[in-house]
Amino acid sequence: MQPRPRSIPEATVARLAVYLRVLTTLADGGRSTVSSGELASAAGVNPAGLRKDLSHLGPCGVRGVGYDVGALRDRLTGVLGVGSARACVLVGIGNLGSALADYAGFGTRGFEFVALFDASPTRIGQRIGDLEVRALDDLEDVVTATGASIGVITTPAEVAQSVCDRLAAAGVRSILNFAPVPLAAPAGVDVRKVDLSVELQVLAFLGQQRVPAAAGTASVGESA
Amino acid sequence: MQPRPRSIPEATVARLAVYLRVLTTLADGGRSTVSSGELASAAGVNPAGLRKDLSHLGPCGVRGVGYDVGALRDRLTGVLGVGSARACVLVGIGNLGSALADYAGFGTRGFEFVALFDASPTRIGQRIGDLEVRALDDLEDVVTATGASIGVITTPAEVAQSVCDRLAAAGVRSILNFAPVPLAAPAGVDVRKVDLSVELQVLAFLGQQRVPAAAGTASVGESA
DNA sequence: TGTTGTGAACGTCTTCACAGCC
DNA sequence: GGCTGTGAAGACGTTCACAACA
Repeated sequence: MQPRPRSIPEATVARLAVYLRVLTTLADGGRSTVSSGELASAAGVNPAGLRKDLSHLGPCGVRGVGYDVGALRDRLTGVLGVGSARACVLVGIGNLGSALADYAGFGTRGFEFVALFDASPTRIGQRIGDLEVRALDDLEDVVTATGASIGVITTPAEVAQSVCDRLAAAGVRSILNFAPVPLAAPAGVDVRKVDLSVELQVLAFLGQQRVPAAAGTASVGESA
Repeated sequence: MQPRPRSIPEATVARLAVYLRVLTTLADGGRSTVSSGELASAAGVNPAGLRKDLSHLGPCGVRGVGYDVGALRDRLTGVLGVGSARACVLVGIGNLGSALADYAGFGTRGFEFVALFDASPTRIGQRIGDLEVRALDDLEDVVTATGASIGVITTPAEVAQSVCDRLAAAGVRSILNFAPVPLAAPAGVDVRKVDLSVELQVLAFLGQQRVPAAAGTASVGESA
């Protein structure tokens, strides 16, 4: 039993995933130990923040020495649940959906797409990687049959809420939404949003905000 | 030496972009005014938070009435700089890069891809939308010629830092990085990261964290 | 000595409650 | 009366400084 399965902050979970990626690389390179400073540098974060993040898992390092690369990797793998592959379904096989279906980064991290759906007859039947695009009508049956717990929505905005409702009703617990609309889901279903246009707009705004300052005082900042 | 030149919090900027999207839809529907409550509901945020966000732009509503849809839309358009189209270049034309190059959401929001680059001879010369994929060697020349200020990186992780260096040296001020590595950039260059595997992992973790609680007390929460 | 783990200070974002104005 | 604008309070996340320990 864990002493405290107390909730790990969301921001910390995101960084743990990054640490895991770095540790995997280090382990593949034959490295056996790392210090928080080196690991933090490779992950692009503050060393003290990294140690605080890891402290949520209980002690995992050796004072005066550092962290055991393999042990810490395994610990993070367990906590993040990367060990057991989780079944995902993807709805909306446009350009972005196709790209995600093929994205190598998912398969190696405990996720497996088990079905792709689209409403358009021209898309249905297409093969992407190992999978064939299925009709949206089959969504409920397939989710039930595969026990998929994660859904990814890359449909046009107009139908995203409807797809979300159907996924939730079929038993999906977590939804990653790429459609540019806020989705409402029943309690017990998590929705996470990725809005690519917003990312670009924020970036552009921050950039333009810096330009006027360049005339007088040079702002010496850091980026990571 | 302004005590506060005009620093709008980053989180606020991200939401302003969402408000703008909702307002555009409302305006297209012929709507003339909205209350903060209704606008917040459509954007998936708290009404008080929305008012505070807008307060960074100075007064933009009428007490007792609400906000003028068209006027607020134009105000946000100006602040976010959507009016003047900004030139972007995209490096790495794999599945994700191709999808982004074709993504309709960007063109309508003040961004225009002016060039696509890839290192692979099989990709060079391909047409995506109106653009032809160019050799990575041309990057500096094209950035200079077009005055592009924004770069998007969708290359493999191994070459992302090198591409970042070249973009920065060529004059790009803002970089959106989809490669799963933290990038170091010189002062004055903003880097923003989108990590799709991390998004999925966070989502999956939050979902699995909720499962044990489902046995006893049902957690009644909201998702947006 | 060198590095982890952590309490405390700091800054940021969010939420609340209400004053101010139409 | 209704709704905006905003100071104050609270929650959250980050950073610092140092004690604990191999």
